[in-house]
Amino acid sequence: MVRRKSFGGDYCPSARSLDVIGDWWSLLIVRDAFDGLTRFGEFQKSLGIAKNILAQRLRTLVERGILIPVAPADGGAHQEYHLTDKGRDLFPVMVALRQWGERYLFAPGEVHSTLVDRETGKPIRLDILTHDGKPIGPGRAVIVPPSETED
Amino acid sequence: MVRRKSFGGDYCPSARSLDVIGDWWSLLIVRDAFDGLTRFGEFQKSLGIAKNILAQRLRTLVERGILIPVAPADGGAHQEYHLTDKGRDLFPVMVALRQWGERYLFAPGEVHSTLVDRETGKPIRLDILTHDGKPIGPGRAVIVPPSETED
DNA sequence: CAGTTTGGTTTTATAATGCAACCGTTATCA
DNA sequence: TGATAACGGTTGCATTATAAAACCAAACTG
Repeated sequence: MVRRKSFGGDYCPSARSLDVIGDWWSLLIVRDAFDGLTRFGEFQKSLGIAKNILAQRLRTLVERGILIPVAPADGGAHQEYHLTDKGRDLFPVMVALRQWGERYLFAPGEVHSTLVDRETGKPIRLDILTHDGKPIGPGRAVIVPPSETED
Repeated sequence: MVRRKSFGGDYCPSARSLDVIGDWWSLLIVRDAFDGLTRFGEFQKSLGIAKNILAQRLRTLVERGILIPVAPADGGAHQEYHLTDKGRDLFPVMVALRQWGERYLFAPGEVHSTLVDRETGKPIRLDILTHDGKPIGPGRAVIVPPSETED
């Protein structure tokens, strides 16, 4: 492929995010990590990913501060991979992907896993809000280039 | 690569979503479409993508119902690519990616584009809420398999 | 009507992926 | 305790996806 393009230098945060976690496997590994998986073999079995690819992905996810390798609590010798805060903060991305998928990628009546509030058992929502908390539609959002924001 | 794995049959909505828009370019094309770009050349210039790849991605995005080819309003002969409702509903995904990127992928003080409310000019938020609208942290969410939900 | 822009397709190279085989270390168990 | 299986990878190879560039037809421009 003569080296895949990188968006690391782009001024758009979405582009940089995709540069970091935008490949086929990384977000699924993160999803499984949210689901409580920690070990190489668990990820491998859950995803059906080739082991060399998994090893490489885990390595880069660790490099990028999304996972952290830790020694297991039970004193075992194997390695565990845990989400960092940075990794946990990918949660909204996962929820957004999930909601879109639920809506458009499943036949009516087809079953799928669901994300629920642990305490009430009710489904979770993801809302786009104005700065003062009012719901907002996509039409009202505008991307403004950095020159106009002076962040 | 001996054919990339597909998650189209997975019961997890996130996985299916990634199967549809999880490649390197699709979401960036969608981002540009949100930004008002409609023509082949506009996408090509904005993204710096190879033209063959762009053509292929536009084709699959159309196939998958995220973009729709329309004749331009000014009667020109060229093709325009517009977001469908399905495509517009990817908005939360983009916002989520953007917020994560803003937080973790920019140096303090480094400028980036911003997503603002067109009417007030203030930044937009994305919140995870319980079913009755209370903010919630990632820790309280649980993924439950389809067998337990009977959706 | 000649030249340029637009919107692609084709060709070619190289890198990313998947698969299977292999290997050292760690649990399991008779 | 010794054998054996499972775990956590690494290595090599076949194949595909991607990028870059050349090419090309149709539409626009002067």
